[in-house]
Amino acid sequence: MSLAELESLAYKLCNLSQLRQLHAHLLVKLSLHHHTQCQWVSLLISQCTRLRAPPSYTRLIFHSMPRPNVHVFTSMFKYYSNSNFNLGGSDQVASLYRQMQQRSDLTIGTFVYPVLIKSASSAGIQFHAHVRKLGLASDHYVRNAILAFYAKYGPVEHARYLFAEMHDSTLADWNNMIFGYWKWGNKDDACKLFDMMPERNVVTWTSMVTGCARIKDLDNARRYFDQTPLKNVVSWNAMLSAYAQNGCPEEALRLFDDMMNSGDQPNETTWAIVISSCSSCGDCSLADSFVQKLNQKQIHLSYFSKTALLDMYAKRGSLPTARQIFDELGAYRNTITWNAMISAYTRVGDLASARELFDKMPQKDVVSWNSMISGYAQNGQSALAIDLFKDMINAADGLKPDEVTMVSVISACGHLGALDIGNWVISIVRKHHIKLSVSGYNSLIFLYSKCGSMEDAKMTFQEMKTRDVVSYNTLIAGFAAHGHGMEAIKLLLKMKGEFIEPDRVTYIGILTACSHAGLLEEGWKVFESIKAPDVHHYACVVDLLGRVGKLDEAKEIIDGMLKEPHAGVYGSLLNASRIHKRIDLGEFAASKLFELEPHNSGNYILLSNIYASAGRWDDVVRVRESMRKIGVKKATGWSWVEYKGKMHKFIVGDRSHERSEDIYRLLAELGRKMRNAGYMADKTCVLRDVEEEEKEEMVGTHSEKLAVCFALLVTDAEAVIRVVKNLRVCWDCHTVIKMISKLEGRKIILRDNNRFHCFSDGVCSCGDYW
DNA sequence: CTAGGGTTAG
Repeated sequence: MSLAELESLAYKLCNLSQLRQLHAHLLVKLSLHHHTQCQWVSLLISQCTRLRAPPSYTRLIFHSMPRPNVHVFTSMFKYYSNSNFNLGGSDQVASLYRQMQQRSDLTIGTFVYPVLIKSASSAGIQFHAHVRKLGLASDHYVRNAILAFYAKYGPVEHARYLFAEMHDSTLADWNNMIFGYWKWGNKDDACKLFDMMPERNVVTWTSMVTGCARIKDLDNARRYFDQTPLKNVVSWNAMLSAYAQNGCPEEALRLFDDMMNSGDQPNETTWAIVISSCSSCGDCSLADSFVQKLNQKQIHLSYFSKTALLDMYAKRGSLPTARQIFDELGAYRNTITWNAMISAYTRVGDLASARELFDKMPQKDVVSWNSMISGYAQNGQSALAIDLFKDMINAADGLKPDEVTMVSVISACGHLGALDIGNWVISIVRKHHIKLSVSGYNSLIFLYSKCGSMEDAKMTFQEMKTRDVVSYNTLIAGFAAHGHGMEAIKLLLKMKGEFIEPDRVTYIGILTACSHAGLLEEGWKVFESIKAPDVHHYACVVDLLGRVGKLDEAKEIIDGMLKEPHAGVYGSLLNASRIHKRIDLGEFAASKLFELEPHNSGNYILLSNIYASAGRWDDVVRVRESMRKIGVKKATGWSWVEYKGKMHKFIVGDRSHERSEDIYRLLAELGRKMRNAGYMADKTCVLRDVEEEEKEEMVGTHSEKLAVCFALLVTDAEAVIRVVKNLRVCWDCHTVIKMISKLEGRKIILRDNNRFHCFSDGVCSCGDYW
């Protein structure tokens, strides 16, 4: 068989098993001339590149040659530079080059260097000095490869010097310069160069399209695309991805239709973009019809677009299908495939399966860590998210966290109220010079707000050059939790002044802030200005009216609602009924709530508290009885404090904490002190013994007392005690902590799931709350 | 022989 015959045969192969057959067939005949053998093996390796064969197989072919010539080496370099597998590329390329150098029978021609430079540069290996020493730097192709290296990996200034020195630059050099300027955010120079170019080709135009897309300038991207003479599939793909990556998947799909009518044939890249656009549109049927069409036309998707397909099934919740694709990919899986599967699991909350894959995967990149960390963070496992982040920092593979990591970890710290850990995380942001974007700053605002440092939250907000609606919403929610109503309203005015449109979350924050601050009129005005209030806004306004005692007005609002009220609305009314001792409305709200959420213990407790405050003890017993009958268990309350970078969690009845003995001793001592000081004004306001609480089935009620006692034991007198509780703080505990703050002269900040309580000298900042 | 497009995480 001649080489030409073999070539035409090889390029007809369309999958790996056909390649294997050909390989086996050739092995039989490998008794030929060494030169012919080399030609054959090079051909096979370039087929590996084309068919994206896994590295193990490609290396097998390479090693089947005893003394490969320069062409065989070169095809291996090409394989490495075109492959998307995680190959540990640097080691491979470097060792191949070393092997070549050691072979005295080889003459390394100049043509090897451009491809060598390209394949090594993705691993950060520079050949600039080396090829200069060899006297090759003046070769057009070598020179271009070096220019491309600096354009891609920076510093782009080096590319600029090289380019300026050239007196015979080629179109490829110009194109690389344009690419480099866009890549490093230098729009002006890119455009300047484009305008003065002696000639342009489709590559030039496509670079401009992609450059504009990078800065989200879709109009100009489209303009360059439309002006492109002689478009090809890459031009179309560039424009498609411009839409897809800037949140316009519908537009991408529209353009895809144009493409189908244009006569240009889509390729793998096109399918990947289109499939991912379908999944971001959330249009399952569209995606299904695509898959069907592909099957009809017998188009074989490569591992690359199969990852997009996997993700699409995962996003619509078809996890078994996604997993099937993942399993079928076998040796074709790369890091991105693994990452996609991991986030598929975290999305549905299956953290165990996600973690199993995470631990098993052969190579992790930043996205792998980020997927797992954010998976924990978004499924309420903040502590695990932080632990995994620590593992990431200490891991041997030396991966640097990026902004995405930081956003997840910082917000996890916020959820926990872990300010010390949060500050440590911020120090890492500085150490690695991680540039924060709007969402990075938003996460900082969230952290500070959740940790009670409103000054820092405000300062961060003011430092931001651009803010989005989330920035405002986060700070507003912070003010709301602290009861700073006017500050929240000022922010609403400010955001309107900056032409940022408030959304439903904004209004929930504002109404909550007004309600906590007792700003009835202001809140009511805001509520009336909401164009289409939803149930949450109604719940807020019922709370607003209810807290100031306008319960009948609140009831009227409920009766006038167009939509069916949800539990939150009645919950607000029930809580207000408790504050203002309105048994009639309390019973009404409770009856609705018992229908809507029969297993929410909070409603029963609130109702029984209403009866208790009216001295109707028979009814208290009746409510407790019905709880027992229905099988409603009081939700477990827990509290935690941060101490020396660790979270210390407390649940009443659990004595596993190492300082438990001391904590309970201090608790008893404080109880005695209070009784002696005569703080027994109310009989519900007793610092009860734990055993007694357990008997009364009050387990979990006062975990915050344990946390406060622990902090009293371990911190010095000046330190502010910060405690977080997962549920709402109950009334007698609130009173007790007020007393502790007076007796011990300590400042205590208690955050519950509703708001902040800042205790100092026997007074709480939310004085109007109870 | 170069140069432009692709899947995953907040």
